Amino acid sequence: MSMNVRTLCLGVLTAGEASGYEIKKDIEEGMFSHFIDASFGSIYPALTQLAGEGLLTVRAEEQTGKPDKKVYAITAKGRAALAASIAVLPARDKYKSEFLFQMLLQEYLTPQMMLAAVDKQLNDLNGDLARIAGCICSEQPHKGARFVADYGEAVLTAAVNVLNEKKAELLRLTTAQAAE
Amino acid sequence: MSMNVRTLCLGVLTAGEASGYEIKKDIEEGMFSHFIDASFGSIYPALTQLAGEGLLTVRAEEQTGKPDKKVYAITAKGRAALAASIAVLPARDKYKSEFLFQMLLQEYLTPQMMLAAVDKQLNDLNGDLARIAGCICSEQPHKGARFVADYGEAVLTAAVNVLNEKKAELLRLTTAQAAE
DNA sequence: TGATGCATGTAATCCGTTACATGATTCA
DNA sequence: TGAATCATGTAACGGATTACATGCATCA
Repeated sequence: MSMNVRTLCLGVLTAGEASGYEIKKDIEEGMFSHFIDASFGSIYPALTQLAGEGLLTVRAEEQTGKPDKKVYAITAKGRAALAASIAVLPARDKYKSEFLFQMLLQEYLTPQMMLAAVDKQLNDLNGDLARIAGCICSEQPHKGARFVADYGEAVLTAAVNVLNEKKAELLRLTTAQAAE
Repeated sequence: MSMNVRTLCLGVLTAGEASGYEIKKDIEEGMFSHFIDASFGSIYPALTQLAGEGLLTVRAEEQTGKPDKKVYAITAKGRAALAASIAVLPARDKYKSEFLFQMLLQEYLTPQMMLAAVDKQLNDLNGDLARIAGCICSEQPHKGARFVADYGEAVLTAAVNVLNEKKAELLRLTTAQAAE
């Protein structure tokens, strides 16, 4: 499966028609957010392309007080293409973490910087958790939303728990060091 | 912090001198493996560049029965550059998962494909866990190895647990459906 | 004899991000 | 008045992957 922006757009549009702008918001705030990224620079060209291939339909919607928008909807052909795209064993998850890189090389970091990094990570994780909780409350058109939410919640919660332990340990060490 | 291949190479080399080939192996099999990726096509040019800037030293090592190798070691200047690189709040973790994408869109997947995907994921996760366990047993030059290993283990274990639950649920449903 | 591991490197290509361009409306 | 939200799009640029090129040793 080539999980590129094309496939992503098709996937988002299975939940209902949307404009490029709304798709971006969906990716940032919705269920997709914690395992995918995409910018306008890739979404808009992808939509134009998909519509040209008949996988999407376009409709211009005039709005008062706001710019017009192009509302895209997935076609039968588009659904078929999506199904074909995901009918393959998924590629291995890709996880990139500057945070863990820093933690591994903590001898090159001051205790303050390390603490700041841990706090930031904790903040990010809690933000993700809140987002998932929010998604699951709102109407979810996807059958798999429960699956993804449970998976995400479990993983993020585990991360928060270890981090809190590590942070406490760190604080004990640094205060002990400061008392010397 | 720009966690590019340059910084990554510097980081790996703090554990001791190594050739490009060995760095790649380290990234694949060592502590770095579960939160970073890099290919030869990016490692070799990066090493040449870093050596040119005086952040690394090179030494050609002749080997019998094997091709010669270029052994790189980090310099004081290199350590300083590394420290400078990581002396910034880390960027948000990036996580891409075709697996979760498929699970979210499970209505476009057959139960068999879904089960296959779950099994593959479970396999990948268990592989990662085994790798972490292996790393921690072998001599670890990094202070932060414990931190990273604990974090990784917690997260991966949580993922395995949810997945096993989900899989059991899935099997119940599919066998019930088959019995109809 | 054919795959796999060791070992290095380059060029083509891809896929995406960032920055730029444009413009109205609303809220502080 | 300045920032933020809504809205679409393009062009430049970057960073890495993939594929290719080379070659010897070992193991099945």
